[in-house]
Amino acid sequence: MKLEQATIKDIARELQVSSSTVSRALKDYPGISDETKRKVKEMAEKLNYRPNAIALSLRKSRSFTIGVIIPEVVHFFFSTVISGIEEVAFSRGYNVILTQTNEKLTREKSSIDTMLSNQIDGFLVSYSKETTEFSHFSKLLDQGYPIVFFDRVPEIQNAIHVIVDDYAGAYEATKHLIQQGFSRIVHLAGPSNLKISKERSRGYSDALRDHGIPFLPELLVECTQGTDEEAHKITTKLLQSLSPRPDAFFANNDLAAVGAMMACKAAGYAVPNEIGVVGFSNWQFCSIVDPSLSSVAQNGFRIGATATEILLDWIEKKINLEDIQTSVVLATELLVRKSSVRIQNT
Amino acid sequence: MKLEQATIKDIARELQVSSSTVSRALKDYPGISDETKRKVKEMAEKLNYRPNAIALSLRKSRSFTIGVIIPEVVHFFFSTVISGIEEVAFSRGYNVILTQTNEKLTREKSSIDTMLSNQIDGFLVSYSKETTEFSHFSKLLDQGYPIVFFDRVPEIQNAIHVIVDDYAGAYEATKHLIQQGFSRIVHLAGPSNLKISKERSRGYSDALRDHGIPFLPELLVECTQGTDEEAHKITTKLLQSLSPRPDAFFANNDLAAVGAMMACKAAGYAVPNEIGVVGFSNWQFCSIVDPSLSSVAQNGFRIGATATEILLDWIEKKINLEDIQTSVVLATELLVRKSSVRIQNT
DNA sequence: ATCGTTACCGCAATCGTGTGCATAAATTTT
DNA sequence: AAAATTTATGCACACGATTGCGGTAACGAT
Repeated sequence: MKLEQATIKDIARELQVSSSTVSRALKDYPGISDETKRKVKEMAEKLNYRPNAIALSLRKSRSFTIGVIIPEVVHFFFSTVISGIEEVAFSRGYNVILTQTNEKLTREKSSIDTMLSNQIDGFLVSYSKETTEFSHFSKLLDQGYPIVFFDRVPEIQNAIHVIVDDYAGAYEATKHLIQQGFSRIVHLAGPSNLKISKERSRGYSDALRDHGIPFLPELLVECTQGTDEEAHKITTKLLQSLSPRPDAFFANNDLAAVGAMMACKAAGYAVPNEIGVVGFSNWQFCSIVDPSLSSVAQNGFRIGATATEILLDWIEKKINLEDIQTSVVLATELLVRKSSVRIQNT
Repeated sequence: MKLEQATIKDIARELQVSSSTVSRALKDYPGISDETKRKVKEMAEKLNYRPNAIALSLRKSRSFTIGVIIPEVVHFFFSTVISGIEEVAFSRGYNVILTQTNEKLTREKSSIDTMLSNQIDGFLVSYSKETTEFSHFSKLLDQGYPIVFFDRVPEIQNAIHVIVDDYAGAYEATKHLIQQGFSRIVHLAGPSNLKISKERSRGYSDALRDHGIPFLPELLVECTQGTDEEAHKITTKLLQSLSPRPDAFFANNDLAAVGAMMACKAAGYAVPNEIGVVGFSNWQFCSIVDPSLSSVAQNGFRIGATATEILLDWIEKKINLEDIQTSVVLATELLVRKSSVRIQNT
């Protein structure tokens, strides 16, 4: 069935030379005559020779492959990160092997196992929501295994990670709402066990404080799921129960923001004139919802690309571990669209 | 730095037995005493032994890895497919190595090369828009290399592929619009060199014909980009130039549908009461735009899962090539939301 | 005492490639 | 012409795991 791939030995047999000569000729080693090199290369071409990367991996104990572990692929942010990873890995001659954990810890661990078996050169990880204990990572780090975390990063000593400035992003978003004249601003927060959620909440409350608006606990609501339905329900309830009613929503993610926006519209409020809304992540759909959704952009592509650059530098020992700053924080950018900008009444 | 992984030899040395004995003991071969097996397994545990998949691949010329080649990762449909692929591959003990071509032919070819070097067991491919000639695939197929195509499938003899029933989906969508009382239905078509676009256009025109509505060439407009901006422009122009104006839009993809919808709203028409809109693909945002967008769902997860099942069966020789139907067509489902259902006037 | 049987286990080759060392031939130096 | 050096190539082993074949000891049977 499957046609055998030509090997170095085949070339050697064909040309009546040793396989070591072939190996060296192909790599333009000194000490091989030009004549031989030419012949070898011709024959390699003719037999459609392709070096066996597996054999090479075995020999060098290097696979030129990096493992990516993420919660889920079908997610605008993560797929963007993957794209950045893939781009850099490809350009530097590495393969990417990918697994999604579906937010399961067991899956995370078994993925690590199979990847280790496959002698991958390093990991890029955003861990699952179930992961609360990080010994399976720290064990590897102690062995000197390169791991770069992104987005969701563990609180391990010296764990290298790439994140965005969630605090600043949330601060800017909140400040923007305040400057638009909103003052009873609800924050639909993410699960409080994730560091990113905490940072965003902190940015929210600091912005309030810095602008002389008191922080009210009843305006900070945790959305554990982060779906639009959940946000819709919560928002509807808040609009009824709070008095005076909230006049703006800053959500931990865009889906929740849309849910909140829908709920506001359903309750008869005009967005943005009566209620302002800002999301977080700048998902694709931000510009096509009505009104278009202001959001804090986190450049997933850059996160992936940066994390990969660091990982590969580490793998190739281009950098000393001591010289790496453990935390790379990328800037966020507030993209102001219609959902948060009050239309001037003339 | 990186701690050496324990090998079979390490266990052998520690226990003063040969490595063959260790290998056999670990696999519960007959002819090894229970005592030895116990000791070997204990030592393996103690040394944290992990089989070297690379060495195994070399020995067996099998890598238990499949290669996935897609145009781009950041795309709702494709990321869903990846998810399906990953799920099945994982459950059957295979790794997934991923590359995106960014719609470039050269990238497609070089990805194939590096994957071949890595001795992957088979390919899952959706080819790039630049690819018009398929010899780099057919060459591999001739060598008996397993390749399963999905979504975008080439017209090669005997190429196995998994697609959705674009024709039926488009037919149903058009029929639905007709049944809602729309009759001047515009089709915003995709690039005509892709088979999927052609199929969808065919479904559109056949549905018209079967319901006694004449097919008008001016109502079939090709959107080469498929973006919302492009659709917005085209729609705006059509609304002005055509008389009587179109009363419905069936788009080749959801983004274009949203663009059309926006344009209708901007021109002062009510969706769905004055103008109906239906998209194709059922992207995530369909349910959160306003009004929610009716769309033809193509189950990306199932496409990925099915394609992977077929590929792995093929690889494992569970099926004969002759027994595989070259074309697996999955059903589409029209999801009716608000954008296409006229609200009854009481 | 010899043979046959069984139970355990080791030797050595293999997968494809890379590389230190040895070797032979060709060339230059003395 | 002999010695020294350069040039070109091959041998053998390593990477880690698997496996056909053969070996050895113990035991029982004759």
